[in-house]
Formats: sequence, C-alpha cells, structure tokens
Amino acid sequence: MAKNVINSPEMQETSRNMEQVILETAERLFLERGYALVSISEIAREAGCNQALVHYYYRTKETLFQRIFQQKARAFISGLFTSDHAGEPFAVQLGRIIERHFSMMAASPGLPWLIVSELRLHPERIAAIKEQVGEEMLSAAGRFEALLKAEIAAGRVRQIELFDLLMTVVSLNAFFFIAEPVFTRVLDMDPAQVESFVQQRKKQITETALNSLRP
Amino acid sequence: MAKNVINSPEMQETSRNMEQVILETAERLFLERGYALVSISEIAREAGCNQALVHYYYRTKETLFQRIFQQKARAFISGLFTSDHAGEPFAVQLGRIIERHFSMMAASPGLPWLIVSELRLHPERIAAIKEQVGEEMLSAAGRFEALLKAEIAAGRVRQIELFDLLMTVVSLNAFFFIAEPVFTRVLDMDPAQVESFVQQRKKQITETALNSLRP
DNA sequence: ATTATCTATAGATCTATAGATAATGC
DNA sequence: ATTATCTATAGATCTATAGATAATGC
Repeated sequence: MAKNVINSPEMQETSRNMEQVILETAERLFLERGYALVSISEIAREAGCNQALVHYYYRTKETLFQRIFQQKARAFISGLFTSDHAGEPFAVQLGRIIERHFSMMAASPGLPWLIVSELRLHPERIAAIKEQVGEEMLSAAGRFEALLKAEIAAGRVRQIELFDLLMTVVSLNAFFFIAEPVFTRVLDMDPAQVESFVQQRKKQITETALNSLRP
Repeated sequence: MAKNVINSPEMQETSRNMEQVILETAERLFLERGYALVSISEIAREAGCNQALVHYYYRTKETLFQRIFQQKARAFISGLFTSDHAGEPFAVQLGRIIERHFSMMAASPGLPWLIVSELRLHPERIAAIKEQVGEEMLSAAGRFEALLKAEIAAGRVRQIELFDLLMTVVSLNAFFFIAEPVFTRVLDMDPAQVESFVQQRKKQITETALNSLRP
C-alpha cells in the first residue's frame, strides 16, 4: 500500500509480469469458458508458471474471478449508457450508443456470454454489480428517458418504454456475440469473413433498431 | 427391440418410471446449468435412486445428455420454421412465427442458454444437429425467402436479407429468455409479475420486429 | 432367468495449503 | 530479509464399472 512504488526496475518488472500474465491468461480463459470450466492448473500452465503461484497472487479462484468479472461487467453496462453526444438529433445519439456498445463487445466477444452465464448460475453475484453500477445507470437512464419522451411527444418516435428500447438494443447486440462462434462454425468462415460478417451485422442492427422506432 | 412391448403393467410401469424420472430430472438440471455443472450423483439424488442406476440406463453422462440435447435443439430450430399459415398476409405469417418461437421457449426457458452454451463450449456438437435439421431448415428457409422477396419487390418491406431478419427475430426472442432470470432477480419479481413481464415482452418483440421491416 | 437396484471402489480430476528453495533488495 | 517460485500432498469431488442383492416374469 504505502510502500515504494518501484524499487529495482527489473525485479518489479519480472514480478509484476507474472502477476499480470496470470491475470490476463485467466481473463482470456474465463471469457472462453466461464468460471467452473477453467481450472487453476490450466491458468498456470498457459501463463507459464506453477499452479501454486496463482494462489500466491490471488489467494482463491473466486477472488481472481471476481476481480476480472466485476471490472468487465461494469464496462459492459456502463458502456451502454455513456453518451457524450448532447445536441445531436436523437436518432444520431441512439445510433452512436448502439455502435459503441457493439464495438465494446467486439473487443471482448466472450463477454456477453460470460455475464449472462455467471449471473444465471450464481445470482448472488448480481448484488455486487448492482451496487457498483446501479446509481450511475439509473441517472444515465433518467437523462436518456427524458430525451426519448420528448421524441415521442414530438411524434418522431412511436410510443415505447425505455426498458423495451434498451432491451431491444441489448438483445440484438449481445445475442449476436453470444451466437457468433456457432455461426462462424456452421458457415465455416475464415477470420476475414468473420470480420466482415461482424461489420455487416453491426450496420444491420443499428438500422433495425432505429427503423423499429418509427411511429 | 423385437421384444414384447409390455408384459406386466406394474413391473414395466415401475421400471419405465425410474428410467423416465431420471431422464426428466436430467433434462431439468441440464437446462438449468448445462452439461458440465450437473453431476450424475445429483441427477440420481433428485430422481430418488442410486448413482449407478443412471449409468445402468444411460451408460454415460454424455449419451444421456446427447439424447436430451439433440431432441431439444431440433425443437428449437424447427420451431422457427414450421409455418402452416399459407395464404395469410406476410406480416401475419411472420407474426405467428415469432410468437410460436417465443412460446416454445417460454415452455423451456433454459433452452436458448443451454443451446448456445453447449455449442460454444463443444463445437463438435454442431455437426450432429446440422445433420439432423439442416435439410429441413434449408428448404423451409427457401420457401420463406421467396415470400420475403415478393414482399420487398412489392415495396411492402424494406430491402433486407433473410438471414438478417431471422437473426433479428431469434436475437430478440432468445436473448430475452437468456437474460430473464437476471432481470427477474434484479427487479425482484414474484411469479405473477414474471408471467406478465414475459407476455408484455412477447408483444413488444413482435411489434418491434414487424415495425423494423417497414420500407 | 432376467431385469432393476444397490454398495464399494478405482482412477482422474480439482482447489487450497504447507513447507522447501531460489531470486532480489538492503 | 523479503518476495517469488516450486514440490508435494490432503481432502473433496466426479465418472464409470464390478459385483452383490432384490424384485419380477416364466
């Protein structure tokens, strides 16, 4: 805590390195297969150290997981609500939100599956996340809701609850990344095809969501 | 195989019963938590028999799972394509398809999660399903695609690929049931509230999907 | 005689910890 | 002297099978 930040470059480098490598390896594996199906020995093997070292740095599998999961879940949720496009027309703002949310998942394509799976399997994990982002989410939602209501009143958007709109956006975005590995396999795509598939779908989702709002 | 179908009612009753009870228990548990997180001893315990009996009837965990999974996966996919509303307007037909698909999942709310999770975790399971429903799906899709193209040509539906339309429908339907337990917890709903939540969302999904198609 | 059910156990995990050794900092 | 890393192991699973016993059908 109150110790020196860095003493000798090399040593701290090495130590931080293995600690960091373990964290990153764990993140990758958890995103692929979830908490229960990743073993500590697998993390250690892929990180290139002994199994006990994972415990040395992170004590238990659960604390290691939580650290990764909570940070990711926060990004997932708050990514949906961070909008700094005030002044722009509603449709443009919404389009940007959808695209940002989509891109965030494209950078971590295992995330939507991990979040829903872990929250389904361990509902007690919901509380921590709710506490972390609940406030922020509610206030951002409030602001956006005012905007939506104004659009509806002006007759530019059909009557719809904010919840349904968000649910639609998240469904389209998240399910795409949840199912993407399956499609990729079924259609036997190479990485370039996958990339173009993702980009096309992003466009379609924005179009679909915006179109569905017309009065 | 070529044996008598039923000999003595009681005996066969009892035997079929435990065999059946095991199958149903396994189905319920697999739908809740997936293959890896359900143990044979748990199935046995909940079915009310000894662990070895599960192996006696179904040999391995894998064969027991496959039997359940393949039947369910087939229902999930073919449910989307079975349409016997020829003659009705396109929008009505599509609305019916969406509602049927939604209702099928409502009857097995763990199914969408189970399917995507297992196919993500074990891509080799894709092949069997593809073989089972691939043909049927392609021909049903072909018929529906003709309908869609005609609607587009008539200017009643915007330019869209069948794949994107189906993806939208499945995303909206499936993701709802994938995330539903989480929402239910977050909003702390009782069963009656959940039921009405599900019904409302069903309506919204149909409306959203149809609305998004307008030119 | 056959089919259903149980007990017991082998062998393969997996998490967590204790305690030894190696590397680094003062 | 402290921090990083390893070896070894306890204790708790979990799947699958062998072999005993109980129930049922002929």
